[in-house]
Amino acid sequence: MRVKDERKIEVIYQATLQLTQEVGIAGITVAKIAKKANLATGTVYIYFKNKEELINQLYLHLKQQSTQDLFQGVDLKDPFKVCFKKLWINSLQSKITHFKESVFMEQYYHSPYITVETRQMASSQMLPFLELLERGKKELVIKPIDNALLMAITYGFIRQLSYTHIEQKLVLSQDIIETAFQMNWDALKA
Amino acid sequence: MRVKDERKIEVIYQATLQLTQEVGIAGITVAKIAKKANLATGTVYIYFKNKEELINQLYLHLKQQSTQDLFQGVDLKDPFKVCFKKLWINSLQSKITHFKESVFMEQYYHSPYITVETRQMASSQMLPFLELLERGKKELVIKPIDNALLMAITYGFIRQLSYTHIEQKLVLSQDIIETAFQMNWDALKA
Amino acid sequence: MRVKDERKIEVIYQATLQLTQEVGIAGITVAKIAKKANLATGTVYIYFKNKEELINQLYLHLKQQSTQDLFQGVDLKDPFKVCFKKLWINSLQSKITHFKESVFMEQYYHSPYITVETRQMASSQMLPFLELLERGKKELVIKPIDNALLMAITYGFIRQLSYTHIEQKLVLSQDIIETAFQMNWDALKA
Amino acid sequence: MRVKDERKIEVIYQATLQLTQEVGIAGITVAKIAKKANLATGTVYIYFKNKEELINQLYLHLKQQSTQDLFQGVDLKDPFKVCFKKLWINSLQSKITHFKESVFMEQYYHSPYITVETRQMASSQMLPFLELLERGKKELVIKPIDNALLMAITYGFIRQLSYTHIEQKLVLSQDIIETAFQMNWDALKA
DNA sequence: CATGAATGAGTTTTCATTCAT
DNA sequence: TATGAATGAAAACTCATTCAT
Repeated sequence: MRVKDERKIEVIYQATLQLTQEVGIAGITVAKIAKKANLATGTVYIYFKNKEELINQLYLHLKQQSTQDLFQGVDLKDPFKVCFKKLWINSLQSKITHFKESVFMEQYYHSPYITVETRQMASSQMLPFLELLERGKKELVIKPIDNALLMAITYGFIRQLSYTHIEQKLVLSQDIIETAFQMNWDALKA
Repeated sequence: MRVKDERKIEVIYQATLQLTQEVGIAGITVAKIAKKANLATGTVYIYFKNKEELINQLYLHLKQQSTQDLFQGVDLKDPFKVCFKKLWINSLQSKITHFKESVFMEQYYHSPYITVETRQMASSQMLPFLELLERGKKELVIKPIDNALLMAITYGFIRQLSYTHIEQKLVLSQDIIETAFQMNWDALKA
Repeated sequence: MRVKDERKIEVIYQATLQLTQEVGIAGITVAKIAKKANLATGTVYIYFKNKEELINQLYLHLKQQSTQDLFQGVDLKDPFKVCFKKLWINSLQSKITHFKESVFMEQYYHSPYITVETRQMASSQMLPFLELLERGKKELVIKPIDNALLMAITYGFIRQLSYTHIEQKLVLSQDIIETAFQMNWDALKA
Repeated sequence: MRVKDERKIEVIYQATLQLTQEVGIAGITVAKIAKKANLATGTVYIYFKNKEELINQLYLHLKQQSTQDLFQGVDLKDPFKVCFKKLWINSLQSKITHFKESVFMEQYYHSPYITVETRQMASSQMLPFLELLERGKKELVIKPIDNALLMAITYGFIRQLSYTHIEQKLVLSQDIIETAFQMNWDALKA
């Protein structure tokens, strides 16, 4: 696997994501990926040792990307609510503009491809966010309850919002986003 | 002759669910299902025309079951909050006691097996719940906003709670459940 | 395999013949035979050790039957042409009234079921007919040529006539049969 | 890359024909075909969508071939008997040199693979021959009887001759062929 | 005997992976 | 590198045969 044409990797990734959204991880085959990527099957194997590696590589790539998206423009020195809102909006934004990617990551999470390492890695990326929540509790702006609960309502809401938006059951205008955030905040605030 | 044992269908369903939780819909094979169900592969084909039908039947079965669970013991003549809380608890309870089932239903939703009909059927089952939300708005107890938002935070939270509980990141004691419901209510209340 | 109900054997035979005509020997399965015979699959195995034996048994049965049909009412002391014509008509009659049977026997002949013994047995049943031809040659009524040729035109014609009749491309009225026989006779006569 | 070798189709066809002669259409499996063709099973599926299609394609291919053989070197402006004899000899020749093919076509005709379309196609290919017979009747050289009868004795004889020859019950020398044709002619001539 | 559910070997078909070009 | 034909192991599915009732 020599990396000559970086763009081909991207093309393969995109094809895999697209396909996953269409037929689920259960439905993807290397042949289909290659076809959608306008490549020969063999070419995929120049860039990835095998299907498993392609899937794992893609997951890692996406996870990094999404974590980066999440903390984009966030200054942890800002007041808690400012930080939190920024993260909240980033997360929603990211989940929507990279919906295919989100779907893939979720499916990966319940597929035969996931390994113990990936699972741990994934949860470790939430650490900065958890620390922020601790600070919020210390500053008495949010309810003094288990992070797991705070995370659950927040992440669960954002995730669901992105699906609702994609399935066109709701258009996420600036107003609606504000309202949504307010709901989330009402749930958390002390 | 051996009488056709309808319990076998249940055994096959359970094996499929178990397997889906372990390796995802992507990882299940008829051979594995049969093995886990302590049956010969051929036997599966006595009860289901093919793998696709097995998966679809199972989804339909689970969806019905879960809708039934949801409205169990709910009296729509009760005050709004009583109804809502009952539904909320039922939903969480059901998602946890039937976690395998929930995972399967989600995976099915993004698999090559889903059809347009199933998709429609699934969303139609939410209707009574949507009507309840309308009533809540009319009675001025919840925020006068789009049902999609109200649903998103509620369903998203419950879903996430069940995962958090299953992954043992949180034990859902009676107290915690009360706290969680309060959070959800804070998000919705007028 | 105890033979209790002789009629069941006949029912199984008929089902097999019918099925062979419909889908060919390649298409028959024990389940299909049983279904057409209005029996359970297992019942077939009470009367026949296995599928192979059923097929072979049936062939033997039919071959005997058809040989009997062929020589029905033939008196070898009659003049050659009388004998020959009687045999000719018998053969055609038999092939038509037992068309399913004929199809089966032909298919059997080119199937994985046939054995060396059956093959020999089949050709040995033609002996009396061959002897008659020899007599015809001795009496100078037919051409003094190889029996194989005489048989080929005669059997080939009769076989083809039966197909033509069954496929409704020709109605074998008494007149037509006379004409046909005359053609055959013209081919053979000295 | 390896270039798609259209000769492989021919190899697969030959293997299928050989196999059909050995065990009948009922006995062929894709694995056996592949083995005889010195290919992996999967390779067969590169050239044919499935077993059924392979069988049907082969039939179509053979039917075309045999029709071509039949009319090879025939000039319909020649006198009737010249034309007819040429066709007769072509047909016999073709049936013998392509005996495997003939056996396959017959078996196909009584197999689960045949479709209404193929059946119609097959009978339509006989049209030119039927027209010739009409001409023969108009020219008063053959008996003024139903084409079906004329066809039956002719085709039936040729078919049977080929079997007799293949089963080594008769060597078709030039002399014998002449004699045989004469028999056929005696049957038809006015 | 009769039944048809159950079995598992065998068949068809798919698909990850290799390899000749 | 890039290709896609070729491979064969594994998956889906069928069916002859057995067996509990």
